[in-house]
Amino acid sequence: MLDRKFILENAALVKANCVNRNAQADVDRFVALETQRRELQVQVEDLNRQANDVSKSIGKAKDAAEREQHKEQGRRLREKTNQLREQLDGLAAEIDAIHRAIPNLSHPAAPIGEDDTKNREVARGKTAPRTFDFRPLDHVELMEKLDMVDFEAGARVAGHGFYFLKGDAVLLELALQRYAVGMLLAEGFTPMTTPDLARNDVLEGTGYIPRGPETQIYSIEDSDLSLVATAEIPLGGLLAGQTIDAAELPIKLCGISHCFRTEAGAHGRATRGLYRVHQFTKVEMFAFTLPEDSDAMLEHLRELECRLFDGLDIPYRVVDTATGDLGGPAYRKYDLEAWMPGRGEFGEVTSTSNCTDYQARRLGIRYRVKGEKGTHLAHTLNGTAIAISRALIALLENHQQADGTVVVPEALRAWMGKEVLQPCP
RNA sequence: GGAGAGGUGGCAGAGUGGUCGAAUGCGCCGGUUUGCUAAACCGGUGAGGGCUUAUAAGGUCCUCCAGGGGUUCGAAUCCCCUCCUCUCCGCCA
Repeated sequence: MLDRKFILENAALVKANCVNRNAQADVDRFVALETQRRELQVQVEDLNRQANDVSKSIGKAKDAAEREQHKEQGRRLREKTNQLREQLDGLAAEIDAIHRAIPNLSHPAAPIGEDDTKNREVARGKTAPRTFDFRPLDHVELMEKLDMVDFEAGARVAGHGFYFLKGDAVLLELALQRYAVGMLLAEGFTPMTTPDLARNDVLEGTGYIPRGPETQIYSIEDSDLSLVATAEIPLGGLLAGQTIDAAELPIKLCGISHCFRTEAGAHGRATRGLYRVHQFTKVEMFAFTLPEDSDAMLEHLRELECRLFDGLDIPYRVVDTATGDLGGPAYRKYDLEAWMPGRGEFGEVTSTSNCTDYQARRLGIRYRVKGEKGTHLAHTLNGTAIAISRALIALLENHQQADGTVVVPEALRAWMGKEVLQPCP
């Protein structure tokens, strides 16, 4: 979330940003209510002060009669305070509801536009899209021929959107993880496997909405836990409420987790096969930085994503996400979109965001500079290293051969133990 | 799942109704001493927010002792609920 004081002092800017972000948040009402809340706050504090003074005087009272008199005075003051406090709580609840709907500010260079059609292509990968001299299959056809997936069994066990990976697909999943973690390890990331469940306040702190009609999140009945949609959630929560020594920043983590998404309302649209599923495995990068370093860290994460996909010989483009497509917490976001011959178009395979202090404010992630007074909010960033399901699509579709085999990219061969995936006889 | 113990400042750890935002130690900052370093000694040192104000310094007030609720003029301290941690037992990959 944004700083409340900042919103008050920059209401016009915040409003304009909401328009650019395609976000519905009544900033005017926020300002009105927050102004009112501040006035009430001052009154409550003043009453508290008076009541505190009275309390202190009781210990020093010279006789019982005086004590009783002071007690009565104290009671009256507390009563008055409680009335005001009730008003204050009511206001605060409404303010909070608007507050969480206000998105992060936007990087000045981010393209302004209401949706993903306004995303700006900023780069291409090293590998150019192939021209096929045969009709390329899509990943579903390929995986069935290679006996790598069982969607029907997935549906039987858990419903539409679930699947079993089998055989070479499993080896690929493991190889992709090992490949990504290996590269990140060399870049100073600490690998972690993370909880696949998280408390709802951690979800909310990272900007996810655990309940409600449009939620993407599976929640666990009779608990305040949800299945995570990405390791970004537990990794952000990792330092919630902590104050870090500035010398320890940046902290670079890479988390391996399962990701669970309800994909509510997404049926029928680009949902074939593995593209949009309820569960997948992902290697995720996460960074905590000093505020002045987060822009550079975003470029670093993007560069790593490019290197990962260049290393798999997969063609892609990089887009600078338009303001209306950024989501709540991101200040700036780059997506890598891989060329998917089966779809005949680019499809998102990674996403990296600089969330500045938006998540840190809610999660309470601060840092302290040695020798200085006070603490400051850290910046948080996240980026996909490899989301297995979509990476599989791009990998299989781009590396398929006329004879139905798939060539394993050089970078994975050590982990795969083979150079070519053969169809079953 | 059962039984017990506990959650206090960057860390360790006192504190069972008022003078406690909180002893003491460590750490950290400043100083004295010192050829340099260390040690020793002296002093300082929690966070968030409001008001004042030049978004300074200073002053002042409020809040914060896991979280929420209650008792009380007054709660770190008493009561209730929740969460978490540890120990033992049971179960188990």
